[in-house]
Amino acid sequence: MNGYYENKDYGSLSEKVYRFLRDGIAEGRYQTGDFLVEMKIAEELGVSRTPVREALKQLELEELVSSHPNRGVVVKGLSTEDLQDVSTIRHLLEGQAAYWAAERVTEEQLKALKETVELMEFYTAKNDVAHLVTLDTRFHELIYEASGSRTIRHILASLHQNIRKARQSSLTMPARASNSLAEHLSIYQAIERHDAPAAKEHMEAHVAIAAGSRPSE
Amino acid sequence: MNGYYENKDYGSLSEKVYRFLRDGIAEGRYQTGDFLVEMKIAEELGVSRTPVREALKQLELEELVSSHPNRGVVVKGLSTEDLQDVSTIRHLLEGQAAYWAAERVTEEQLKALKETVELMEFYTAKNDVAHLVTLDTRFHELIYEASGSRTIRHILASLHQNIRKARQSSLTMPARASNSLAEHLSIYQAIERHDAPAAKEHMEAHVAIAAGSRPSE
DNA sequence: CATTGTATATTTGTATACATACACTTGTAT
DNA sequence: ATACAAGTGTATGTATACAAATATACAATG
Repeated sequence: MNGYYENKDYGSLSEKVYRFLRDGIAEGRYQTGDFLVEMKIAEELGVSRTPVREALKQLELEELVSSHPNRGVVVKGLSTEDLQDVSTIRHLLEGQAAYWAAERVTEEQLKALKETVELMEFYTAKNDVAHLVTLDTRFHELIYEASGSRTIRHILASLHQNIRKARQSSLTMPARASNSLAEHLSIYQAIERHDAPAAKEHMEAHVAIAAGSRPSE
Repeated sequence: MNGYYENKDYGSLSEKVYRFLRDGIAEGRYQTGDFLVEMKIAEELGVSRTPVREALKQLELEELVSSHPNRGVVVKGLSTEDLQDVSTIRHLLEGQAAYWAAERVTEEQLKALKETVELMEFYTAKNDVAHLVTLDTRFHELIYEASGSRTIRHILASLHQNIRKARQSSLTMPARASNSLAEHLSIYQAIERHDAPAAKEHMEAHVAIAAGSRPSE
């Protein structure tokens, strides 16, 4: 564990604006093709244009928006092919992350994973999709963390933004939720017994299924 | 081909500053641990702090530097493990990119690839490493392009910055250069006959070898 | 002599003012 | 009526001024 703050300045205005916009896109408040106008956002949030610019830059580098020189920033739509590609890439990378996680996971991280899965059990029983989405995100991020690879964590966290919408709708189906729980459990158990190949396999299956069950776009 | 400019504003000051810093890091002019001070860079290049900030933000998101809140931006060192991880990730992704490229490549792209390989032949004979590095970059980028996946292109282009140093030193060895040529040729030929699995295999071997031949760090 | 507190200097974080480029509209001429 | 051109408005690109935060040096106190 590094002593310092890594690089995320969670307290800064830029960061707040970034999260506001990112969540807005994921939740559909900003739709594909919408123009994100610096001044409007700045006024809406009561800040200046500067932190808004930083946030937009970050979104641009995550491919959530695309910037047209001197014209503005528009919310980027992910085509069906794009989503397919993202799926394939996640398949590869999440599998590798699970593999590494099984090899490198610490006791603390295992405990956190276990807790997350247990909470998932609870909310699956209650059919509480909102909480499940949050937990799903946490589960995957814990694995990125446990993989010990800054690079893979960075890439997947970034891709993750692209697929939040898809994941949300996929978990919305009740049947999917309970299957998903079983899959998470398998992944967790493989990591717990440090079985890297199994962790990879289960994760790949999990990602593939989640992608396949995506509703028509 | 999209009609508009994608998102890179090549003419803007921010972009120029970005490239200046990125190349400086790759070429070793900025060393690991160096602080990149906005004002100094701004003065050095005769611009204001604003475009410098944008450039630093971009570098940060590419994990080439890390930003410490209210303290500054330091050039990030890639540990041996980091480089190993990057290697593995490239292995996975470049393989996939080659696979897709074999399926989706256009005539134009094939022609560009062929030209690049032929130039590589020429400069390998002349032992001109500087040109070979450029061509190697172009070759890989053409494949990203041919893969038709914006996402994979984006990720790999970003990773590419991380490994420019490594690639440069790996190509410096004369023996490596001619082997590398043969590998590129195999990849090209597989793509030309639209043999996706072969393209993937050759690319994976190529990446693995290039990584393995890295000199001690 | 070590440790802690304070002041200062340096640097980032944010706001704002100005410049520039593009799009759209309006007016005029054919 | 339509086409083209010029002007205007809007939004980004850039510069600069100011605020906040942190490290460092120095002094005071135990």
